[in-house]
Amino acid sequence: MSELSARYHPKETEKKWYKVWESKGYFRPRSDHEGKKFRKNRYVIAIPPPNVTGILHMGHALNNSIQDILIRWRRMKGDDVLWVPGTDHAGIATQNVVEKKIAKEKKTRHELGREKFLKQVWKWKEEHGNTITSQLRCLGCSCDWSRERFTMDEGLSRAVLESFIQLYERNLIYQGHYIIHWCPRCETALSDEEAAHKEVQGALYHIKYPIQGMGRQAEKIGDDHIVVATTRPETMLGDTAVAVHPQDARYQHLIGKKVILPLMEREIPVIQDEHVDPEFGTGVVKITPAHDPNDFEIGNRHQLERINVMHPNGVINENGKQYAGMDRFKARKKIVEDLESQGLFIRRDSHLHAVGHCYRCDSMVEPYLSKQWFVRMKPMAEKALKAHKEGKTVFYPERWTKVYTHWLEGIRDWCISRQIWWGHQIPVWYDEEGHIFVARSEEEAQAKARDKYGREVSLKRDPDVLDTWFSSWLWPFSILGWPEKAEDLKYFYPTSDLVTAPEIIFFWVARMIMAGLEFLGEEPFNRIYIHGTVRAQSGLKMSKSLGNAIDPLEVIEEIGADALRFSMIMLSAQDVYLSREKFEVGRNFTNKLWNATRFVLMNLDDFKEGSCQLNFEKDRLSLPNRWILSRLNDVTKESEKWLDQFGLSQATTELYHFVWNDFCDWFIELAKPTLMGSDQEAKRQTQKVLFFTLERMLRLLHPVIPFITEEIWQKLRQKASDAKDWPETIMLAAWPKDERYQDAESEKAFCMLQNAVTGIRDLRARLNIPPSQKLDAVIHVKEKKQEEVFATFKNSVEKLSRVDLTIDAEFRKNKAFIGNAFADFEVFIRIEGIVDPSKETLRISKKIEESKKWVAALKKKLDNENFVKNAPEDVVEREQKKLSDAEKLLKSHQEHLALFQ
RNA sequence: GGGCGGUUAGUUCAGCUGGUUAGAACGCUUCCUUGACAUGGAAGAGGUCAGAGGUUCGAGUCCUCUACCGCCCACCA
Repeated sequence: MSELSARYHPKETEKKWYKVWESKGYFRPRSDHEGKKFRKNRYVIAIPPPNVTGILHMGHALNNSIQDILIRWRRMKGDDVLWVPGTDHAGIATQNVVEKKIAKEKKTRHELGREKFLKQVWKWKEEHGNTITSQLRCLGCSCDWSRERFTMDEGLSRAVLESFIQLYERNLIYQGHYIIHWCPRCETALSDEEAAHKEVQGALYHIKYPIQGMGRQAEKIGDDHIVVATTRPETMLGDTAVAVHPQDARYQHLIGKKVILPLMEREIPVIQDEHVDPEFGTGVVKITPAHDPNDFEIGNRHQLERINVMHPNGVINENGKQYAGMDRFKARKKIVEDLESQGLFIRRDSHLHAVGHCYRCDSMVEPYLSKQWFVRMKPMAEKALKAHKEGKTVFYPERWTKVYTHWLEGIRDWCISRQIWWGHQIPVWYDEEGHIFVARSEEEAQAKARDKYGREVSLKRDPDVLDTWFSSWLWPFSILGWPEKAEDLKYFYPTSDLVTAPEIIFFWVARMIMAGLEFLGEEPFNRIYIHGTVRAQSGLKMSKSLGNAIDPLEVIEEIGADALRFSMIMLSAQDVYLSREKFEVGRNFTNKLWNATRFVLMNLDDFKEGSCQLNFEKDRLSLPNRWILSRLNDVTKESEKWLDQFGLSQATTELYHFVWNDFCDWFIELAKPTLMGSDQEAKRQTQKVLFFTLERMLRLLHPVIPFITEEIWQKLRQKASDAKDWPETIMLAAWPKDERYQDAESEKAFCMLQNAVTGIRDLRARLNIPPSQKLDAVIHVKEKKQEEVFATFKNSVEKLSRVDLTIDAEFRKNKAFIGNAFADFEVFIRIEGIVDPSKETLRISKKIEESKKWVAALKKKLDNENFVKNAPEDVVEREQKKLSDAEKLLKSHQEHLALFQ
């Protein structure tokens, strides 16, 4: 007996099925089982790997639900699908975690030494690094775990090494001394993308710089000083000039003169440079080439000295003389105080500006002069732009295209070296003279050095590691075995779709495309679906630190992954604003589906003909059966149409309404009397259709709610007469096709049925007649031939609205009846002796008013010659039909009113 | 400073290429413990589609401007 329990228990069910799926190898591509022969129908998701320190948040949950839906859908369509899961090593984040851990034992990584420290990190990774992947399993993600990868594993490390060397050999990697973003807390360089700009309420400090030798003779401005404005006074310790605009009349006389740098008591020149904006501040800029990117450029143009005044940890160094040893913010305060006491401080204006923050620890980033490795991006960006122009990379929705191309057009070189230990160490060795040897191994470097000098040389490896993104940008092909000529690579590259969040466009999307083009000559994926951002109801981004996060695992624990996925997808037409209540949709829906199935199974006890095949003779089916099959056909077509263009939310909404409104509210309700009736033939037919429709429905829903559909589908499978033809799992059942079961006539007739029932129920409710009281009802059709149509569902109406029904084209209205009018017919109930109808007068009068307005509007439209002339024929026809319907309706209403007067 | 998105029922949102009396979910009102489901069923109330112009026979849907909200990008110190 395959009856379902009264309640659905997601927890056990979900665990059970995930285990089965994984152990039976359903997550692996078909070609693993059947040989590589499906190349035409591959579908590969280029999933961005989550960071190994991460835990699943709602953003992940949405992202991965979408990917799983697409993968499951394509798998059912028969495609050879592959979804390779994995994690990246998250260099800075992971190192921070482990450093914090050893700090508890009062140790630093430097005390431990590189090797021991890295051992600790690996240990941490083994113990904690699988949190996020196990969470993806809870979500139901059908990734191929046998192919799971990690950016630091052997193969991917080889890919990183190889890509570095290839780029170096193509002159696309260079070492340089530039101003980069520096995080003083993590003590490492960051790329531009890793320094997140945030608006900060800062200040503009106005400071006097005394003019050398001008004394009181100054004629034009100030007397003995000029005023500079700066947001970072502490950097003045490293000033090596003061600049004005060449055409600025106020300062002409000062150009070429010298000023005394306060506190440091150094003489520095006044120079002229186009870059200075005379409108801003005082029109005078202090130039600190070692601590500001603009100043660095200006310094280059004027051959200025670069004075670094800061240690890597943000503490002032010996160049800052009396301020050495002070933290950058303390020094700022002290410097302002000292200037004040010397009478050189003028004022502090509050000033709103954007300042970079470390995306890992949120510290204020320092523009810092240092020697780093860079990737020359322009040549690669040009290739990417070309591929885009050729239509090889398409964004959904389209508007993100501009974000992408703008970034590529204004691209800047990528700083890839990091002064940390956890990551891929840069494959570069130096000899004593500082010459560079780029090599795949120490031996190779030694050999190169030997060639150069003709003798053994001692080499030192560059201690820095590469940016984590330098390994993730290779993901779409490194996971497939590149740089080896692996079978997977040949077969699965390029992948099909990339699904990601908007903030990842620069970090990844663009870089992956560039890497794909650079190393394989082919873009790594063609379609890029950018989904919405998950936010808390307040509109803020969900984050743990803000305390407004909803933990997806808690939700799964409570209502199941299916309910979570369903709710989220339904809401995800654009940005998703979440609150706990929003998950009720999914919970209620899974419950509804469960109970509908219970009903079906309960009524299949003696039934042996359940089949997933469409073997109905259309003309012999009853109206409700014809109708539900037609609707099923509609919804099959619609959901496919939406899925094709990443409209998961629309597809899910379609299915929701089909299941709830069409199948449960109408079809099941109509099936009840038939199933309990004595007509065995009709009963069997309805059982067949119930079974068939439910089975198809489950398949359509499976990508969104994989667990419950599998559970139910297996129960149906036990009941099926053709079970031997069913696959072992719904995961491998075929995605339903358009079976051309559409039937406009049935849909129209069914609509009349619904109107008739609703019309009677409405009268009942308004007149306070209890649903249990049986009534006499009459349907007055306007044309004799319609009697036949209504006869086909007379019984249904009687059952659903508890009436004895007569269908009568010649019905004569009278005071014993009260009715509701529709365009094609009217429905009446006998109220004689039951209620006093007088209060209906008002309502009907209102309806008459509405109808009149509507008729007038339509008449006006149709009287307009231009409309008739310009509008398409079918539109005009439709409007004419509407007018005639409206007129009929008006007439009916008027007649109804007349009954009471 | 540049770019993008939003403004539709009490609330959260759909509404594709302009053409059914603008839809749904939640909430609300009334009724219903009817053997699938109260995480339910039935009926109902509720909107001058942010504002102003324009294009059109016809605009929530296209164009312009305005207002407010939000996001992303940015080396004016």
